[in-house]
Amino acid sequence: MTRATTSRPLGSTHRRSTYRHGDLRHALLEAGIELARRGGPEAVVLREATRQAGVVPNAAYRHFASRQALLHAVRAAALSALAVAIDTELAGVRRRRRPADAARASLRAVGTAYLRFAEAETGLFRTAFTVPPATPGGASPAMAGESGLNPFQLLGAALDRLVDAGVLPPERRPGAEYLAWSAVHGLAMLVIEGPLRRLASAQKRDIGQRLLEMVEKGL
Amino acid sequence: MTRATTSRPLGSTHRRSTYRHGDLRHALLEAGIELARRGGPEAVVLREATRQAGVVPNAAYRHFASRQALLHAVRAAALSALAVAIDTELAGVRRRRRPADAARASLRAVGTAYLRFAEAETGLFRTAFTVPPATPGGASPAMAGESGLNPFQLLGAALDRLVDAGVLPPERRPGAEYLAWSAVHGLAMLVIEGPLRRLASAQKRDIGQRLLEMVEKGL
DNA sequence: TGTACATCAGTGAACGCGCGTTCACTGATGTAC
DNA sequence: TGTACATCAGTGAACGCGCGTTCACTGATGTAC
Repeated sequence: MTRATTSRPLGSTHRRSTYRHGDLRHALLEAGIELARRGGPEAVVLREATRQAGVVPNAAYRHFASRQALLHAVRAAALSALAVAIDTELAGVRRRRRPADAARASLRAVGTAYLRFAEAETGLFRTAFTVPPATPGGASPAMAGESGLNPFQLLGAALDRLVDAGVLPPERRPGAEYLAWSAVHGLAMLVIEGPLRRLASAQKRDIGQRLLEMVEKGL
Repeated sequence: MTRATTSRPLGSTHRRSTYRHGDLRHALLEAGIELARRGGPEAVVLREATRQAGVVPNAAYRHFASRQALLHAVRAAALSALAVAIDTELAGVRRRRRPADAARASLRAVGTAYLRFAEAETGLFRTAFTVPPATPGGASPAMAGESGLNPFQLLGAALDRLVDAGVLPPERRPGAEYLAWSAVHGLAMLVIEGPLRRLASAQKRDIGQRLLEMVEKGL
């Protein structure tokens, strides 16, 4: 994808010396992601992305059919970033002797990573989970992380381990993603842009852990 | 508040015969609420509100200092509507013999009303819980329903009953609002504008009930 | 009871803004001969 | 190895849009005498 015919930093605001950009699509996507990072989905503005890429506004249309198309690509990248964050957290879980403990640790890791990502990358998080009104174009596949699984699938895998370890009764397994996800997602929302936003971050972590406990017990 | 010096329907799009409007503030607020109802917070547009009130755009500034001020008023109304919905649900809970059952029913009523409101009044729900970026002006008091309590306080009261009935250990009480709220709020978000939005509404209700069970057990 | 006057709600016109998007173009690149 | 040419990425200029907001105004109302 990266052509790198010149040594010029791609995606920067610096003036080009060449007429061709080289990798404008990539630069626009990168700029869009940066805009989403600070400011969320509504900050993903076509003209601003082209400005940051050092290119005239309509140049974007060689690579994206519309602002919506760019936003879609940014959303996919945001979901992918979340998946990577969860992957990383899972990889860092230390080994346990008992499978039940290991399974519980996995589920907890998924939740923890989700909450941490929501707080550290609020803009991307909001972008990942904001759906355009009227939902045109149909469902887009949620993008995966290093493991090849998307956030939802990673959660599902953790729940499967819980069943395998005998912690979660199999008859409770179907739909359990929705319950766990709801709890964690709700806390994330309340913490990043809701009434819990003013809490000290230690307090937020604390509530996060209690919430995960509740899910574990309540499932 | 309602002057009603004429028989003209207030807040309608119909042409006025009088120079004075009569109750423009009220009409603008009503229009703003209607805009929020369909379309959420970003649909609360000053010019559109004045249009619906049958008045020139800048007339709004006699009653609201800015678009933000109108949006604030609309948000307060949305929160109040949610509180009323919860109040109503609580009032409809049928009597139980055992206090423990009564307390559990209360908590469940709060959650059910919350979820139902989120689905039936998506626009208002989103408006109630969307906070303007950078949060200017400080915290606004969450508006109350008929009982004089806001949604958060209603939840707190239900949890208190749970403690009084001996269902919830007192040491688990502090912060329990956050946990319960997170779970229900998260499901609401996933259902109204998230990945669960395409589920059949029976299925949504089902998951809602299972979620409330999880909260009850997990708290 | 009638008249002068202050008040202030709503008018009319206009502003600057940044946005997404379209059009006809230009000039660098890669390919065919 | 050199030249003609097609391709198509990025340019330049412009559009219409609806928005929030400001200004000086006008005319209905309520109040003081």
